[in-house]
Amino acid sequence: MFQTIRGTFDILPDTQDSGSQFVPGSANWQHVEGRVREVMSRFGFEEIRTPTMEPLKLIARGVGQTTDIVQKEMFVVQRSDEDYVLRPEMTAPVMRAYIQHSLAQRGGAQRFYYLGPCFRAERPQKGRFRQFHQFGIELLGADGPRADAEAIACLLAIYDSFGISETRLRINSLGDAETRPKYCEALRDYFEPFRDKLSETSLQRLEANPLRILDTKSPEERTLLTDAPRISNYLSSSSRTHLDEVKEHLDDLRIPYFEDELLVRGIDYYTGVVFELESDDLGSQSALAAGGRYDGLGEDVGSKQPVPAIGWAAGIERLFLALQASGYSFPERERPDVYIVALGHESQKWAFAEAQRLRAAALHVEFDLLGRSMKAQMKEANRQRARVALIVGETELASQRAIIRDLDTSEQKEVEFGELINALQSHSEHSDS
RNA sequence: GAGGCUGUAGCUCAGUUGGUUAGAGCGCCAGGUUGUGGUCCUGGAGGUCGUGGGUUCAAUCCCCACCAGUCUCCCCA
Repeated sequence: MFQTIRGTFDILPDTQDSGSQFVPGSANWQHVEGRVREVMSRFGFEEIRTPTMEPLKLIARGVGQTTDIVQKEMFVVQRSDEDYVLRPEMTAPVMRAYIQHSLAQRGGAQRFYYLGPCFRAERPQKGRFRQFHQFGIELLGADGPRADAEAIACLLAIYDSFGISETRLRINSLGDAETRPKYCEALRDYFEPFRDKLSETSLQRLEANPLRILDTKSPEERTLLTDAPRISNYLSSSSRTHLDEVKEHLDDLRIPYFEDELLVRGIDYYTGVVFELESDDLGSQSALAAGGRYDGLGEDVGSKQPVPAIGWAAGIERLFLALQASGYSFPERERPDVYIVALGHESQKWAFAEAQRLRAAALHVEFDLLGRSMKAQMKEANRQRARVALIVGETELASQRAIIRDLDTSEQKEVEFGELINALQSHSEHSDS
């Protein structure tokens, strides 16, 4: 039997909650995606859709040659002309599109949002799949701290709209081109005497990107970190001011945050302000969303002009886990307005034609395709949670009057064929309230 | 990439201290007389007991490998 490949899953009409695996049903995905889009639109972000595959080179250059993503966690498609990659994230692709289509020419700062699948070639874990789904925003062309605060405000507004308030916003600044080399040098100087205490990965990072050492979780290394140089002592005055102003804006918006000087990111393109939104009830996968400023990315991937940029990305699977933890109740499945129960061949023909008429009048109509017994049809109507059963047999055909049975109250009445649309529409509106 | 746990019907699980036809609940299908669902009763379908090897007279049960899921480490988009 064929099955979904490792780390991927089918989204079925019904939620799969088998204890070992939890995959929300398609209606829940639509609900979540719809809400997310709605909030992002309210902030003025417009959707941008890019291909699922991109040139390997774009990702390598954008995300960074030394990152884990590029070094070992991508799905690569080899073709004779060029290597492609299933996109591991969407920031570099969006930047590519921005440059390719000269979107700066639309004028002013550009606000984009995206939502769709991304891929990682890692071993799957809870809330971490090989095909996963992300949404996020990219705010391009605005370099001021207000843009940073605006991006963060949008992020929190989304989680607020789902009633998820048990979150922690951590924020830091990685500084600018002036700051970075100095601080990296200071870190190297600091760690050099402790070489023998560092793990293999940390030693590699010491060469490639010492900032990443701050990310370590090893308790031994963490104790070293307490005396490590702080980035706040190395920030250029403009970086310092920028961060302070972002914080000031967050204060104005009453958005709580924690300044965390150990917060760094695994992607090379970040510069300046970075942040992460995490939740306590997500187990080992605590991050809901992460982002920051990446003012250098545009030029890294070929822009002739600098592109000031701020953005974040969030995982939909993680959002679902948070919703589950918070006991979020999803809207119930839409009820059919009418289930037509037809008895006999002539009635079936009538029902089939009538269903199309009722649907054209915007009613949600279902009926039996299997020629089953009346009892089976009634059961089906009940299972679908139809509001009413519209019953038609020989008698009704003869009298041109159908039976409308309310499946909630069990009351039923006869209605002339010509009046059905009116009767059913008013019934449907009535039950909605 | 490393380690732990798990894998029996569509779902949740029981079971065989290795031995002829593997069970339950829910779900599904059909009945409970002539055209009425949600409750109830009866019956039925559905499993090569994750896959492949091995040990054995005999394996779903023991051993190994693989696959998948899950948790932890690693890491994080």
